[in-house]
Amino acid sequence: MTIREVCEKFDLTPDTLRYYERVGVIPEVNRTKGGIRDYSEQDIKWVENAVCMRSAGVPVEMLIEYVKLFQEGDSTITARRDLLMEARAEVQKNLDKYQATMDRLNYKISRYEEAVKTGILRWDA
Amino acid sequence: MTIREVCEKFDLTPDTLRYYERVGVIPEVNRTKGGIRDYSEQDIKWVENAVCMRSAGVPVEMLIEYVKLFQEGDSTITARRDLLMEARAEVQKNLDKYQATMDRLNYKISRYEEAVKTGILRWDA
DNA sequence: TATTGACTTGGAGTTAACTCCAAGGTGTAT
DNA sequence: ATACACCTTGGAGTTAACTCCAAGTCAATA
Repeated sequence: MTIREVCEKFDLTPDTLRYYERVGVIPEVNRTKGGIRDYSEQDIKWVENAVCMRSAGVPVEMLIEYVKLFQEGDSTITARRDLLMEARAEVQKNLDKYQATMDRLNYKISRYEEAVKTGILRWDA
Repeated sequence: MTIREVCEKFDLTPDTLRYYERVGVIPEVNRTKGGIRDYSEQDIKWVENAVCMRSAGVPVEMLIEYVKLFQEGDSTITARRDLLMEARAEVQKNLDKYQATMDRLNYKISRYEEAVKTGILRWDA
């Protein structure tokens, strides 16, 4: 699979994908004899994982650490689990914040819906 | 209430609070005759709102726009509702992504818990 | 084989949201 | 009245995560 195809699949730019590989968010991708990237199924799973984690704000630094540990083999299984648990705690914390903000937005919007009808907004901001 | 007290209440730095005021994330705060900020109850509600919205990734730019509309008075009620709905859609989208990432992390971690016990990680990354 | 469009690299530039700094003013305790 | 901690400003600096660029290579088409 070419870089372009992978980009379309995950809606990212070639620059981002090359950046991920350069810094180690994903392992190095195989090339054709000409030096052009040819993504394997495994490579694509790494990309999918990176995109998912990044979309929840897991820092690039943490993904790099995970890939590094992964490449060191089975002796790092515990370390990898710990890293994932750390990431999960962080994502959960943010999830809670997002939910709290949703609640606040829903409340405010309901007040505004009323105000749009009546022309009166009971003082709140 | 002094800037220090507000900072402690919301766990932010004076620099951040002054930055919020400078760019318009919150309206201008009253000062003592000496020029020192003295936060009112209303000011604190604005800060609380800003902190909540920012914690869910609502952009500073959007909060500035909201404050600006608010200061223009009741004629902007519809515009403010629309802005809030836009923010809500964005927060909901991210909430979904965060939930998807939680699911993935939970799955991966459960695989790792097993692997830590057995020493074997069924191929996945 | 010549053109054309996508690919490569290393490195510089951008953006959002802070974060820090220097120089100076304020205000409470000795 | 003098020290001392805390406040003020304008402006510069930092950080994470891309994003762009120039100069060159590769490969499918006419």
